[in-house]
Amino acid sequence: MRYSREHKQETHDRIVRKASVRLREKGAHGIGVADLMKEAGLTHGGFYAHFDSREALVIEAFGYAMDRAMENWRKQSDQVAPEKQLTQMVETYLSALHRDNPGHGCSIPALGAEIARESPKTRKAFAGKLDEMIEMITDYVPNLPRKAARKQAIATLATMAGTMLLARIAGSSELSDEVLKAGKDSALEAAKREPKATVPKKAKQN
Amino acid sequence: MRYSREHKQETHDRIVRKASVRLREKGAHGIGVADLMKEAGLTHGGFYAHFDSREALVIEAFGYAMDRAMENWRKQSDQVAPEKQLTQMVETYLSALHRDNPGHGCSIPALGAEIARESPKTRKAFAGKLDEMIEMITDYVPNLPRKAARKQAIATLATMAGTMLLARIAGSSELSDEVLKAGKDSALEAAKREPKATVPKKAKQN
DNA sequence: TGTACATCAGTGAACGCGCGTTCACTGATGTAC
DNA sequence: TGTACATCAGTGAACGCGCGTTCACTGATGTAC
Repeated sequence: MRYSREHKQETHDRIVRKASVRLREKGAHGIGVADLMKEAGLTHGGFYAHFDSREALVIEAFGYAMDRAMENWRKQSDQVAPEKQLTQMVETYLSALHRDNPGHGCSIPALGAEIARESPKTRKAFAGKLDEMIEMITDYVPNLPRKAARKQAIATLATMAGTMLLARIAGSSELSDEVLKAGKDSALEAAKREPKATVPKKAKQN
Repeated sequence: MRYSREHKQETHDRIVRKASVRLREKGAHGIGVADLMKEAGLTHGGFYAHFDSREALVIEAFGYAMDRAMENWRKQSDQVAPEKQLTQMVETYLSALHRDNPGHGCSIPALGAEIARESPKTRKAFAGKLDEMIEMITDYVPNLPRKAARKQAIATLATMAGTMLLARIAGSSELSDEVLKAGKDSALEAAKREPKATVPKKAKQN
């Protein structure tokens, strides 16, 4: 072979890595094969030595993006006390830094709507990663049995993703900061509540 | 003129109306000028008698979509008691019906991410409608001074939009129903809470 | 009221362009002897 | 160890296609007389 054994894999990974950033920045249809290859320092012709189609790259790239994002949050949350992990995650997710850097952030507010409209294959791949992410957040919900924790994890993720979406629609204006703050406080407060289970002090709900 | 006085306006409105549905279904870039005109029973050539550009139609269509959605929710919420309006809105928004009919639903989960990436002009038009929507929901938040009500309105909208986004990623699977239920319960519970103000019984929070 | 003309919403062919994809080719390296 | 050959990642021109947009034209209707 022309290049050393691992060379192709490295190139492949580099394309995926760069694409995962640009696709989150520009949208699932916002950037073409030629430009994506240029990002990786290549010409467009070589693309099909690595991927069956553009769609195949999109699937790989957003999967990679979700994995990196999850890894990142894990890193942030694993260094605080267990009962603070969820709030740590909310703080990290709903930051101005995340809002202003979609290319390195969560794929859900950036690509979710577009990918939900893609082929069943693409959508299902996304749905699988979504479930992984829910599971990850579930691990961070303190003091609740699994089922209730998962429910809370879903609600927290929905609030975070929705807040990020609204904040980006608002740009980086006053409204955007207001949205970010309102969403963060709400998610944190919800995280403090204990929906219908365990835990001693002052329960009583409804 | 060739047609009666209101004819052009009627045609214009019909294009906008049909486009607002198809764009929510297929995405801001998911359908072309020719197909949009065909939807309205016309050929593509006449498009520029009505709009300066495709983007101009997108702006009008999503503005129309937001207006109709707000009108719709108002209709639903205005016929229940004031203190139940917010929960009524949450129920309507987070229904399987809404999830499965993006073409007649809220533009935020359907088009938000794409429009946030468009030209500043388009994004700002969207941001304006977003603010209108927040104001509308604020009117439905019971028992709170304006500022706190607005904060809660934003959080509720974020949770609703995020939940809808996740539910659509999940398709119409078991996971999707689970997401819808978790988001709905969370939004309803948050609506029941009274964040740091007024209202008599059992306050006490941090 | 009737007739000639002007208007302009709508038609459909054509445009330029960028896209995803294909393909013949290249040339550095791995492999066979 | 050295040499001839095979491989195949990457190149760049070319393809077909669909898109947004333009334009010369049409013909039903409003308007002027």
